[in-house]
Amino acid sequence: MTLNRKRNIINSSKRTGIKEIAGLADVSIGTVDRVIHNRGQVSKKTMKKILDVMDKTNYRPNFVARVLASKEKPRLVCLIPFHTPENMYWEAPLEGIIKAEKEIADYGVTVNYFLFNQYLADSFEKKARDVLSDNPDGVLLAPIFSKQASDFVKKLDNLKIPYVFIDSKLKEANNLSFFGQNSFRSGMLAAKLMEFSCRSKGTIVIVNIGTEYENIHHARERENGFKTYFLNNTPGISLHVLNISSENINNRDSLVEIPDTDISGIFATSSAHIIANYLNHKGKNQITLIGYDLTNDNITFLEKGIIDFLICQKPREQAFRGIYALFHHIVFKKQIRRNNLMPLDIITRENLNDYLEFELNKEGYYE
Amino acid sequence: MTLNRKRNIINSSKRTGIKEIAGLADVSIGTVDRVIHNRGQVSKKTMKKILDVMDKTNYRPNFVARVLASKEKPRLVCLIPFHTPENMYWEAPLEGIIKAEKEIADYGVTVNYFLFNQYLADSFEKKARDVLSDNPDGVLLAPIFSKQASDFVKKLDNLKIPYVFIDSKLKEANNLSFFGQNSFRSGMLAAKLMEFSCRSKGTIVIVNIGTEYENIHHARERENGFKTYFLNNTPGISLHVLNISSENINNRDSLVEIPDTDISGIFATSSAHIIANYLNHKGKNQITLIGYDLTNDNITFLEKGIIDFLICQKPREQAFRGIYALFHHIVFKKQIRRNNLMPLDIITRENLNDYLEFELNKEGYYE
DNA sequence: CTGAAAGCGCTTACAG
DNA sequence: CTGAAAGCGCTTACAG
Repeated sequence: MTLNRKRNIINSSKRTGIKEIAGLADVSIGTVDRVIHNRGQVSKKTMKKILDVMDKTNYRPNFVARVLASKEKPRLVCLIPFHTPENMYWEAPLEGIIKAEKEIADYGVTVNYFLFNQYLADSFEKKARDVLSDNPDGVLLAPIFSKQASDFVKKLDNLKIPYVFIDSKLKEANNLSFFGQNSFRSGMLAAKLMEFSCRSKGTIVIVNIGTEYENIHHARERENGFKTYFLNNTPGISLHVLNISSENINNRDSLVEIPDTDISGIFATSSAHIIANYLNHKGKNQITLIGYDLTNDNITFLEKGIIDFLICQKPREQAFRGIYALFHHIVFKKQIRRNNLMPLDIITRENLNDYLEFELNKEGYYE
Repeated sequence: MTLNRKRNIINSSKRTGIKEIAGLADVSIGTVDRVIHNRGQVSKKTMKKILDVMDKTNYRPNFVARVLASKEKPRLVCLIPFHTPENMYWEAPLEGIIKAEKEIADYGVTVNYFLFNQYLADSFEKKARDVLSDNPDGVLLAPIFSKQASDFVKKLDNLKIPYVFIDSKLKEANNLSFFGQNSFRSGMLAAKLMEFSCRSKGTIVIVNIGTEYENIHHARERENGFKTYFLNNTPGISLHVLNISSENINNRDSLVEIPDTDISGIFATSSAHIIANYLNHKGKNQITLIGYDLTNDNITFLEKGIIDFLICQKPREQAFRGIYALFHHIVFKKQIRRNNLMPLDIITRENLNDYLEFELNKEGYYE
């Protein structure tokens, strides 16, 4: 709490403030404030006068003073799935939100949590209603159920409540911003890694697990990207697609459809750990396995060398940045970039630790 | 500039402020301020009384008010190499610093730039002297010349000026923080990619270019990591090391030391584009080439498919976070994590665009 | 439509 | 050693 040394005190480059504007325009600061915030109740004439002065002096509001003086305490909400022991994916976004919340608490911003069941559209609908009756100033949501989400954001539009998508987005929406991944391109990336590993021989299997319930869109796009890469590149390799429904995920025999000896690589569009577990039991460690997401299950098999590559979409950061986008928009009136595709990170046993250390750092984003 | 709807106004969860503390301790706010900042001139007795109250009420200072009221305008400086058309690497950290500077300008923080010639220790020494006479509140530096940097930071220690390292660090220093990469592990990662690509056949060449001048430490560590991986893993592959001095980098024949037909992969510990250029001319596109850093030259050959993988250390982010660490430490008195190793990102033709879009975004870090 | 005044939670001289 | 007062650049009632 103590300053170790005298600090530099500069008064020179003083920016023009509301008071200077008022002086130059020969009005009171109250009137200046009215035009800054477009509150009306100002005659056209004085309005113009003030705008001219602001223009000439290149006025920039002091946001620190704004925050301190303002009685407004923006309330944000998030509407995302809750995680379960079976599917931990959504824990990461939640952590990102909590971290952001802590950092912006100093600015009077609070965050409320509305978590729904990712397998039940009804659950989403109910929580969406709860959000509306909570009357928030901004919403972060994962629009997993397109139709229901679409109805919901229309209501937000009417109420002029800004909202940000994470994970996926809706086509026709007026969302402030979107933080997600390019699933198609990630499929191409996986294909490249696979090509390198297999070198034009054998069969490569694309496995979709439980896509009748979850991840439908992402999995499809990943598969498409993967196929497209091989169409353009390596004609020597044969691709097989295997769809395994959620009910059968514990049935290890579902993989045996493909002749054992031929398989040189497997691309799991989700739940790679299930495939890894199978390969591990069968002792097939030489098969290249590429999957998605740094879940604990996946990490275990990555460390064991059963999974070779995991592609990560930074779910923690998606949510963190989503909250910050709302914060910057509402409190600082900053311009927000609409589409934000996270870089596709490739994780291997070798860079896993650096990645976890950095990404999971709970101490705060910058420290 | 206009609010589209009425905002939530909450007065309930009012945090205790300096005024409440003063009331409860039966002193003036001035005295409270003295103990908060340990300015002395307070009797032991009242000091204890105030500390007790702060403890009980769990007092947390309001940093927004602090910034507004304070006359202190922290001045940061950076001491890093300047970039040249021949070596653009250091442009990225500079961009990161500039971006951070813009974001924290609202808090009265300014940044001064002291750029030195990365090949001349004298240049570093001179600029370091300039930094000292500028009397900054915090320093961000790349301690490229160990001895000179060591002398310099000792002076900073004496002056109690906090400093942060980027790119590399000094062993014995009292730096506030460090943002860099794990070069050894990045070498291992490169080796894994190489192993996947070459599948136990042929010769792999490790090429060090111009390491008598620059990057000595990083290049050495990268090489060590690379070799270590192969020691532990694939005995079937033979490794060759090729050191090319800067004078010979335009002499394409320097590569011919290794029999042509044997080479299945090349690992360039720096300046991969030079190797790529050579391979391109010779039409040897089937050789796997792995290098470092997203410089424009490298990117060109990555897009062409001559370079297969680039490992990136996020130089922009290193510098950006370094400045933020100083800012948070000085202005908000936040706890700063000392060692920050950036994740090792693997860039290919497939994920290059997403990466560049995100990383190079000049609009601000979060938007 | 406009202005004067109080206040946001701190810091900073200044007076005693 | 301690307190009272002014001020940071805004916002917010309130009065006219």
